[in-house]
Amino acid sequence: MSAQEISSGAQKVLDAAQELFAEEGYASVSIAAIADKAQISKANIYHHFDSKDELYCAVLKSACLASAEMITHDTGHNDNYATQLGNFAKSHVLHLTNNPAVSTLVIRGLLEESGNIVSATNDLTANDFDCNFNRLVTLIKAGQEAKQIKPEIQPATIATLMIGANILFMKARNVLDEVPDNEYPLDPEDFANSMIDILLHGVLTEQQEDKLL
Amino acid sequence: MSAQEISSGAQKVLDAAQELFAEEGYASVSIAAIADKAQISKANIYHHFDSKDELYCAVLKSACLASAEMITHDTGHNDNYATQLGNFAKSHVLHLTNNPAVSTLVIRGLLEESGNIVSATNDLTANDFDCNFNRLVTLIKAGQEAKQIKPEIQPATIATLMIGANILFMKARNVLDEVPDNEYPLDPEDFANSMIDILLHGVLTEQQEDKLL
DNA sequence: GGCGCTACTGACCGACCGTTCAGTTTTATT
DNA sequence: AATAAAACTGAACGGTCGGTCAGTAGCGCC
Repeated sequence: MSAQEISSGAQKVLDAAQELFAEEGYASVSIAAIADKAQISKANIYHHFDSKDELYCAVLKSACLASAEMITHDTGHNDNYATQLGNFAKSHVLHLTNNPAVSTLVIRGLLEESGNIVSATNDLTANDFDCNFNRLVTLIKAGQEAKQIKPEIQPATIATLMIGANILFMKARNVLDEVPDNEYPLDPEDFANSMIDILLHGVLTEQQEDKLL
Repeated sequence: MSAQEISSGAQKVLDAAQELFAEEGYASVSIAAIADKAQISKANIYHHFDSKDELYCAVLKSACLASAEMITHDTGHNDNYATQLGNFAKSHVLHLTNNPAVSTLVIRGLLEESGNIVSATNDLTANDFDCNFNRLVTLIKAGQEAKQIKPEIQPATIATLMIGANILFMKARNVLDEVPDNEYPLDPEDFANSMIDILLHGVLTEQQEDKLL
């Protein structure tokens, strides 16, 4: 196992760069700004990294690595897939809200147009996203095979609902808390619980469901 | 009524700028690049707009205006709120996929950190988003009052699910179509139908629902 | 002490950035 | 035709950008 082959100096650069890139994006952050934040000289950055592109890739790589750790969280050895889906949703939304910098970088890489300014970053974020997304899809499929989840639904559609909602929740909380007269569930866990309840049982009242039959 | 007070020259600039800003973001796009695309001189841009910031604001304003037109689409005079929610979802996802540049600009403005590089843009996108979001919330509330939607669910949570899923669908289609062995619903309308079905009725099988009681 | 290697720095480079300006062409009005 | 305003341009500005380079400081090793 290769331990951290990153010197303390390089790590300072990575930390500063991660924070700045997450806040302002690639193009808006100058090497000088990163050097200032890391309290080293500009030239020293080029001692550790070949170019701004390479530094950004390194930052994104470490972010994806951190993001992938979420995958390892177990949803619980449970034959109740409703519970497992709930655990996944909670774990995911907590990961997003607790690691905003990491999440912002990965999500931006995912959502921004392909053919990005920095080559090879698309593959990084797409691959990381795929891992999380596919794990959820796999979980849903297992639930379908266990006859707990409706078989006619595309697993990917359920996954899109859940992950899309979590991302929007995390990114737009500051905007959405101004929704008039109705308090928005600001606590991530409350949100995840409420969301998973909707996904499992739907929003229609029973009387309305009956009417449709 | 003030007609279009924008000269044809300024409109060429706006069109070019909108496309470039949507593709690459604010900081990555230079005035020279916009001038090239609009086939005019760099200095001429400053005849129509005071600064790059102001140009970006103008682009965003027109994008928000275009985005707000979706609001005017009627969901149908129907006392069946399931149908109305479905119409909204379809209308929304079609708006996103048919106007990718406009949508990208608004979504980026919404999702990127507040305290943006360009002042006053946050208010623009947030306000536009609020309009769409609040309209959906209002629709859901009406459905609750008509006893068709469960009263204990926060309307904003349902809205987050729907809008978040649509955004992720639109932005990540190119990534998600690589989901293994399971074809992803690439048609926006198919996706909206499937999504709304989940939101209305949930994903659990009836036998599983019964078990929970 | 001398050697080699890594970490690090200040000064500098050409390219490009947003912006300005003096001046020219086009257009509308009389 | 004369005039004035609007549309437009080429050249240049100060400044910042990513990146380079020669040189220094620190450190383990012989």
